[in-house]
Amino acid sequence: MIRYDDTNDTSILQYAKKLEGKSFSEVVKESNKYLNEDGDSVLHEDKAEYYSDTKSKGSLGHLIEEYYFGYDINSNQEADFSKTGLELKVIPLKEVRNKISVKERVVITIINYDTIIDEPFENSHVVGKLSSILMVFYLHDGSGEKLNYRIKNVYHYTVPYEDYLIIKRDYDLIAEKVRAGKAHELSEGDTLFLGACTKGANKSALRTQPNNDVLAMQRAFSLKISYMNYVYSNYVTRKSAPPEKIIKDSTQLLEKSFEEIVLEMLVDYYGKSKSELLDMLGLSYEKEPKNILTIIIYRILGVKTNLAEEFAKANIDVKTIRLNDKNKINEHMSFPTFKFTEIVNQDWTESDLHNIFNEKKFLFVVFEIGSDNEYRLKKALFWNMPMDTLNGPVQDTWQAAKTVVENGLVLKNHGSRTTNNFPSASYNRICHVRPHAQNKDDVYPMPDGTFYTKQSFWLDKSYILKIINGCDK
DNA sequence: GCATGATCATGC
DNA sequence: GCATGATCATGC
Repeated sequence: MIRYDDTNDTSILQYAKKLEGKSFSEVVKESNKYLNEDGDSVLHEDKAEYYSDTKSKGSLGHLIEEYYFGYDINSNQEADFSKTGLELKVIPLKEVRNKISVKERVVITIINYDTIIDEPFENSHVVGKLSSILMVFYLHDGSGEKLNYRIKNVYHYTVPYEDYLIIKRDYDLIAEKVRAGKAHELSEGDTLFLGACTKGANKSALRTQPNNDVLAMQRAFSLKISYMNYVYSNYVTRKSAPPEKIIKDSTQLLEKSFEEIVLEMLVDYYGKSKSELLDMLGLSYEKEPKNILTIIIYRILGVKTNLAEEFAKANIDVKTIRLNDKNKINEHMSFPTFKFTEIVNQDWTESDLHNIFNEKKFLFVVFEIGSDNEYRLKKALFWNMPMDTLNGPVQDTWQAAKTVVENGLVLKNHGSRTTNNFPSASYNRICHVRPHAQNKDDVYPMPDGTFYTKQSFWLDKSYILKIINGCDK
C-alpha cells in the first residue's frame, strides 16, 4: 500500500504530518508491519529490545523509518529519502517549568578530519544532509518509557539563505582548524550555527588528524541547540514575534564573516562616551537603566530590543566590561546559580557550567572610564573559552565545588563574618564560586537537607582582563 | 586594595 | 517570585 509519493517532498510532508499527536507505540500498532496471532502490529522480535532500550539513542528515528515510512534502516551517507534528498531527523524536546525546548543538538554527520581539509563545503556530505530536513519533534518526558513518548510537531526545514552563508563559514572555520593541525582544539563555541560536537561511545573516542600527531576527539557536525531552539520556537511553533536580525542584507555575508560585520558596526563608535552615544542613538532616559551599556550596544547593532536573531541562534551573549582609571576591572563576572542537589549527581561533561562554556560565544564590549568620569567605548571582541581552559582550571573549580557539596560545607566564623570552603577567588584566578542571591536567606537545599545561600560560578576579573588584552592563550 | 560575602535592579 | 546581569560592603 503506497501511503506517500517518495519522489515528492510535499507528499512526504503531508503523510508525515499525521504523526503529530501519536506516541511511538501507536505508530508501531498502526503500521500493520509485523502482526501477532491476534492481528495486532508489534515490534519485530529481533528489534523489540533495540527500539525500547533507553540506551540506543538513534532508535526512535529508525523506528519511524521502518514502521512509518516503511524503508530499511540505512547507515550509509545517502539522504534518508534519497529520491528528493530529504533527510529525516527525529528530535527530542524537553519540558522544564512548563517551557518546551529542544533537548539536544541535531547531529548531521561525522567529521572526517582527513578529507575535510580538501573538501569544499559545496561538495560536502554535510551540506546535502542539512539543506532539507524533515524534522519530527517528540516530547522526551524523562520517564525512560521511550515508546510512550509522543510526537508533537512535524516540520519541513529548508536552510534559509543567510543561515546557509553562516553555516558555510562555520564549515570553513572547522576545516581551517583541522588543516592547521588543531583538530584537538575544536570546540562548539568556535562556530555560530554549525558546531563540531563530540561524538563517540565515550567522550574520549580519539582519532588521528592530518598535520599533527596529537590525537583529537571524534567530532560530528551538528546544528547547535541554540540554533534548533530558534528553529523550534520561531519556525515550527511561532509562539511570539521573532527578534530582529542584525544583518539586514544577507549578501554582506558573502564578503565578510558575521563577527567581522558586527565588530565593524561597533568600531565607528569607539572612543565615544556614554552620553555621546545616547545622543547619537537618539536615546534619553529620566532614570538610566542598570544595563544602559548593553542597550547602547544593541541599538548600535540596529536592534530595538536586547535580543537579536543571530545571537539567539548562535548562543552569543553580550557582556559589557568596565575598566576603572587604573585600567583594571572592578568586578568578577557572574553566571547563573547552580543547584547543590544537581551538581552532586552530574558528571563534568553534562554539567551546566560545562555546557555554558562549551557552547557559548561572548561578545565582550569594553568601556573605559575617562578623567571626566564618563565611560567611553574602548573596544569589542568575540570570545569563546579554549578547550584546555574549560577542561583544565574551570573543570578543577567545578570539581572542587562538587566535592564540597558531597562532603558537606565547612563554615568558619571570623568575628561577624562566616566563610565557607567553596573554591574562592584565590583558588585559581580563572573561575571561582561565590554567593549569588537576593540576600543570604535566598537559599537552595543541600543534599543533606540543610539550606545554603545560592551560589554561582564566576570568571575572575584578572582572567577577563587577560582575554580582552589578548593574552589568554 | 583585595578577598569574600551580600545584595540590587530589571524583566519575564 | 525568580533568574540573571550587575554592583555594593566589610574586614583584614
